[in-house]
Amino acid sequence: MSKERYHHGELRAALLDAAEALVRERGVDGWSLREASARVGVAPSAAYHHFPSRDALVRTLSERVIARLGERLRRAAGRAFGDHPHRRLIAYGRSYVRWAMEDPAVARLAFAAGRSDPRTPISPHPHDVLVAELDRLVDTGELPSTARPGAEFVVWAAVHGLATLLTDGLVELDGPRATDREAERLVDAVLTGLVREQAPEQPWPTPRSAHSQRHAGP
Amino acid sequence: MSKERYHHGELRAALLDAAEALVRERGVDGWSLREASARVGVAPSAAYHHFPSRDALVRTLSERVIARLGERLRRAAGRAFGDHPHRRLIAYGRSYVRWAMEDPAVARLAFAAGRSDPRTPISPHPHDVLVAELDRLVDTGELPSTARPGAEFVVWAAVHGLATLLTDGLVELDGPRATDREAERLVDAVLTGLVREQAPEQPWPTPRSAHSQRHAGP
DNA sequence: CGCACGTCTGAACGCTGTTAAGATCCACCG
DNA sequence: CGGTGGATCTTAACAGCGTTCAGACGTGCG
Repeated sequence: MSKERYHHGELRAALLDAAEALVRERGVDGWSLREASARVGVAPSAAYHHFPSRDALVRTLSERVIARLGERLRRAAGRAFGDHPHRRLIAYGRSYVRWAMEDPAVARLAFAAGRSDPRTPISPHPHDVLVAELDRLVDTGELPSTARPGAEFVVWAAVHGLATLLTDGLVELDGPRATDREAERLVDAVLTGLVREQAPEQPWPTPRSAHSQRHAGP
Repeated sequence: MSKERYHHGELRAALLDAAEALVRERGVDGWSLREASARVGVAPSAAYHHFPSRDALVRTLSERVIARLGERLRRAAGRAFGDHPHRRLIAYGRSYVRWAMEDPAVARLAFAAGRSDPRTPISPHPHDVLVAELDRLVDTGELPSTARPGAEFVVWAAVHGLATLLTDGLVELDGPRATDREAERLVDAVLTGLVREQAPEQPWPTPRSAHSQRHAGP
């Protein structure tokens, strides 16, 4: 029993756990450092021997959560039916959005906490997992290599955007079934769009000066 | 001169202005209600005659900002070259992302503040503007009506996601030029994908049981 | 065995959001 | 025109917050 000892021994990890539980229960900012300390059975000031500030604790927690998401996404892609690159990417997107919905407060924390020191790399970062998946698509020739540069921004934006809209309550879907469907549709649409990006046949009836990026206003 | 008067007269609006300025200067949470009050030249408790709590003030501010965004998006779509529905939607997306980048802290506030009373409708809400634009696309036959239901989630997710990644510092693009380009590419990809959604010719070499949504794992 | 260092405590600081009671000004009614 | 009610703002106070600092406590190394 590690309780009741003067030296806690694993206070750092315990504080992170308590903070995560509090975020889950009361939202990103609905708790105090004193509260987390009390839950662990320790004086408020004890935390400062492990984190320079409350914000630092939150950032560390955020990194932990993001890394967990990265692992989850990698596993989800790996389990995709038929191990087909396209399917793998769909699974990535579905899993990303599901993760956000299963624990909205923690998901909000993960990315809203303002990146900490970028020299402490997060591994595996969801972004890197996505990059690997897109590279697979190029390898099999399903994604033209001309459309590859920056494609991760497009896909990540789409998936992350849906997750954000859902966790922030701006959009409501009924149940994980509908959530899955929408996520899959989204990834599918984005992918299709990327593949057809510079297709010769233009899907849109455009005015004459089609290729000039001209537009009104500053 | 409205200063120095005991009755401020427009304290409510002045507080909102001060709060917005503070958000711009120091971030979503880098300021206090007392600070905003002081800036307006008023005692801290005075704010409570106009807002039930600090959170309520922030939510009200958020609504004001979202409505301004809605107007901006509508104007941007209206200014689109040739008034073509496809171009209009591109302009919508570009303007949305630009708005976020021009004032990242305020943009974060807008959507991160947790919706207030939904009975106080925001007009024009960016979502509604988007819906109108998509309906235009259906009207001209550019978007099949079968792909229309829920399409606003897909497009909104994509655009909002890019804006979020940028304002949260998860992705960095160099300059508004690159931002515009990425935003346009994103909307273009999503639209193309939506249009081709149920195209008979499958872009992906899929295993036989293509249409069954079966996938491994819970 | 002793001692130094990492770990935690206790008390205190200034600041926060919020509340209660009282001062002040304005608009309206007689 | 005089007075009064109610909205508006002030002053004072509260508990709780993040953070700091001096000191008590254990542990492990010499």
